[in-house]
Amino acid sequence: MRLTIKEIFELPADGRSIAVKGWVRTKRETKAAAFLEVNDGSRMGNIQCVFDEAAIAACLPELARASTGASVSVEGSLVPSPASGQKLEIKATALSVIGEAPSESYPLQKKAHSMEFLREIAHLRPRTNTFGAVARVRNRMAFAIHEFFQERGFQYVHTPLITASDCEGAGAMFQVTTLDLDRIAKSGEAVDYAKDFFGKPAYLTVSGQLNVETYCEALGRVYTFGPTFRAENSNTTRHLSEFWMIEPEVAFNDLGDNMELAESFLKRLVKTAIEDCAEDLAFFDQRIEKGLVASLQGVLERPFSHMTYTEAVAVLEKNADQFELKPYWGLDLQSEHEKFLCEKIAGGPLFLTDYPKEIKSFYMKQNSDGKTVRAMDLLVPRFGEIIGGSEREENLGLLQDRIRELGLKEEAYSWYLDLRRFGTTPHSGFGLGFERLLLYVTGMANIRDVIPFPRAPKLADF
RNA sequence: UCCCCUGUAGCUCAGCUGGCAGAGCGUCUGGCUGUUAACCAGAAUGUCCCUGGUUCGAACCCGGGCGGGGGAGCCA
Repeated sequence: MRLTIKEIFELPADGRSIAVKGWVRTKRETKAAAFLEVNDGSRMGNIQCVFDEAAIAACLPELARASTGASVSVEGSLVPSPASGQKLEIKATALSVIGEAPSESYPLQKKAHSMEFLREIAHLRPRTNTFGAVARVRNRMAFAIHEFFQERGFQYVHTPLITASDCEGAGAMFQVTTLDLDRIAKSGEAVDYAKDFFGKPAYLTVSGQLNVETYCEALGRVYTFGPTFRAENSNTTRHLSEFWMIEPEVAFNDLGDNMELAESFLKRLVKTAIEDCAEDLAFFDQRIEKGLVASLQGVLERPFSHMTYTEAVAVLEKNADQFELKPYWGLDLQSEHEKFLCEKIAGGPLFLTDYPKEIKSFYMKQNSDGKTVRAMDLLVPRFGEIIGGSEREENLGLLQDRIRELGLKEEAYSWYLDLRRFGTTPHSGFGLGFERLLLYVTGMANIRDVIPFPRAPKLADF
């Protein structure tokens, strides 16, 4: 198989004959030499193919067709580069254009394009430096997630994407049906879900957590990593309708263990990005978010801060004049509060714990104060909450009470309650939005730019 | 869902009080002894988002629609 540009850069520049295939990023021509920069996606950097006067003469018609975006094959010899900017280059002897990209119609030219414009050409944007780098980092992070858990004896569990229960009683869900909606609408009949595919209403999952807890209570250390769906009408730079989520769940872990796991997990991912995606991160640091690498390095250097919700509210109340919405105990913290706490007070990642039970999910373990639950959110500078988790309520009676208090249907949770009826254990877990991790690691500003084909309200193109 | 901003050349934008449509980048042509966000010179390029209205006259003002962006809420 042919070598990638990444592999070529690991070879000695000893004049060996070499062939490269990829897409033209830019071409510079003078009378005496032409420079064709080719990229094949294997790394950030291009390989420079140099045509001397003889080569220009030999390749003239092809050189003219090799415009930005064209796919090409270049043959030549691998030599040290006399100019700075690259350690080696290809002294080209032959060029063939495989597929033209006419400059009058090819949307990507050798200039900076806005993220908004690139979103409109999602099928071509991976050919840009930025989106190529995002794709490589995304790939490396996905793999690192599995590495981290597998090294620690976690089992990867595949939870269902289609569910007949509204798992957390939270979040609008996408309905899945094979009923003929047009026909039903025209007939005016009531919908009979007994006739639907599953014999009852079914939805796309908003979380694999409740399902993965069942395997946690059997295998001990488990995690999910898969797509998740939210039909919320959210139009922000931090939300997607379809996103990927990582949800570890560990039997016998308390909230402290849970935070330790989350901290070492996040640090490991950041470390891997710094070490294995150095070229891509350098690009993000230079072009997307100044100081990115230094701030990521800072994350590795010290322990994350901790604060209870009650302590946090006290701090916020002292600074109440800085906020649009005045903080008080019981308030679900706003973005402005979360950013203030981790940016101004903690100066880095911050765990907030022990939230009022009213603003958290029913399954979280209740504290003895009767007011708070063993919840934790990890807040990070730049966008606030990146991880949400908790110790789960393992006491059957307390969990049933909570379900009734919230007016949820106990029958719907019978299998979940069985986990507390039979061999219950303390256990804890959390959820990390994969795309939010990528925002954090790449410095990209909009979550729609860290997933290949974003899904959001009124957005399902490509 | 709410609030704000925005739609003009391929892209990013300027366009004053309503009076002949502009710049930078890209593209093209020419020049240049190795360039690398190349450089120098020249050229081409418009449904001013759509629709209705006001006006002698609308890119500009008003109504409606559609698209894009940011913030908030919901959360991961």
